[in-house]
Amino acid sequence: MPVSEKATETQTAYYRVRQAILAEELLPGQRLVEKELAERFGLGRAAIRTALARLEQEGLVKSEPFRGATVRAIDEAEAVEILEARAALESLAARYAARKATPEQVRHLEDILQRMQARYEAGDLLGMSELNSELHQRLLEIAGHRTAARLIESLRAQNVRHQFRTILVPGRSRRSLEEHRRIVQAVAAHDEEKAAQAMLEHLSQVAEALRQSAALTTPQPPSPILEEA
Amino acid sequence: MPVSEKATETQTAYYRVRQAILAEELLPGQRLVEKELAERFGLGRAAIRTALARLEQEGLVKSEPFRGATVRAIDEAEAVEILEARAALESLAARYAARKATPEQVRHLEDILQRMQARYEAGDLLGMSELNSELHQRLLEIAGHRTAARLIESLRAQNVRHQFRTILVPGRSRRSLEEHRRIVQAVAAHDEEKAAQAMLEHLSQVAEALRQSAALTTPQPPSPILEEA
DNA sequence: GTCAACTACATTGTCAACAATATTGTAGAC
DNA sequence: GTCTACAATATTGTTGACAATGTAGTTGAC
Repeated sequence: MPVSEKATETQTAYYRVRQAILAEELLPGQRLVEKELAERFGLGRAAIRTALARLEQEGLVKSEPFRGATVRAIDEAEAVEILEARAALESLAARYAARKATPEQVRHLEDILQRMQARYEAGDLLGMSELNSELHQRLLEIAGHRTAARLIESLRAQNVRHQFRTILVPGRSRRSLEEHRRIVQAVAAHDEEKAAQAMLEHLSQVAEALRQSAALTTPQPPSPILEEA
Repeated sequence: MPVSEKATETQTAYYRVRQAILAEELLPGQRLVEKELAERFGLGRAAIRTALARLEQEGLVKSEPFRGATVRAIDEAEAVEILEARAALESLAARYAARKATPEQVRHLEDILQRMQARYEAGDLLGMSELNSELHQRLLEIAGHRTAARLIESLRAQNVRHQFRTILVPGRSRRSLEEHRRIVQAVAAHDEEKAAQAMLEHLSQVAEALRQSAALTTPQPPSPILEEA
């Protein structure tokens, strides 16, 4: 039963292109010409092709018949929508995490929280952001709700570009730390309702910060070039 | 600017295969051999291939390298997970619907509800189920939350096979009618919190009915043939 | 100069052949 | 009889060529 180990070209194409989009090497609105990508990654056009189909289904790429694919551009309004959907699903996951967390897992969460506090006191916003992601990721693992996890991961990927804006809002990091503390406390106490509520509150605050950030940085220069169907 | 009107083969392949899965012409666990599907639908293998890739990303198909694709089998536990995720998202959508519904839209909802009542009194469970779907669909349109709508549609498709089980649970149709009435009333009153709560309650009840139904109809014959990674 | 029709080009969509892998069947050793 | 090694087959993965479509540029009429 020689089960295949090495990845097929299509798979690597999917991960490479996806990674390039998430790393912002490929920017929103940018055309994704199959031949170019194939040469860039040293893969066949067919592999790139199916990778683009998958990425379109995932919401990272937009494609029109005979006109090619582009990195999907997500405006502020949609970013808020995505955050709201994430909030609903992560709230569910937090409820599960509160139900199922073992003492060891709780200790791990508290450890992350402590490191977050340290980064905050050091004024290291980027480090905080990383621990933020780690905390959310860990909560998903504890929850063990694979359906929710899959959807959340997809939503997170779509919003990666907007994620960093929020940490710059004045006073946001302090409140963020406090919100995460409430989540962890609720999970540690196995208080499902409180955990769900705390997570909902947290991500609603992030959405609010995003709205503020967008209002500040973007005085709405209406770009009629990129259309959204 | 002759913009393409007729669908490309890949698109039709996607819709045809998807439809066949949803109509249960292709059953869970069944192998999806590219050549067979191509002949069945009169399409090229390439079109089928990318369609399968999209369907895998959507969660309707499971595929392993060099071993082919199958219709993904969803067991009872996962069906409950999917319903929980749907509940979280539709609750969000109901909140939006309550915020944005116009008087005309409210009248339309109430009309559907009345027809549901009529079907209930006539003992027409299938007719009720259709109106059920229509009501949920209409709420999504009123909400205008495209991100949530996309995810919900995907989840609904995955659960289509389990959907019909619940309506057979004794007394379920009566309670379902009542739950829907509460939702519509909250939306009509523009009470966002109440609408969200009512929708959450409703789908939680559906999940509960599903658990009961599964416990009754399936005395757990452990089938070690189909594995879930 | 502006517009329409036409041509040339770039890119995507489709097809058929070939390579790589898994699965099944067969023969032989013990 | 059972197991292993090997051959045969079926299916998927990949490649290259060709067709279909959209886009840009060019020419000509007015």
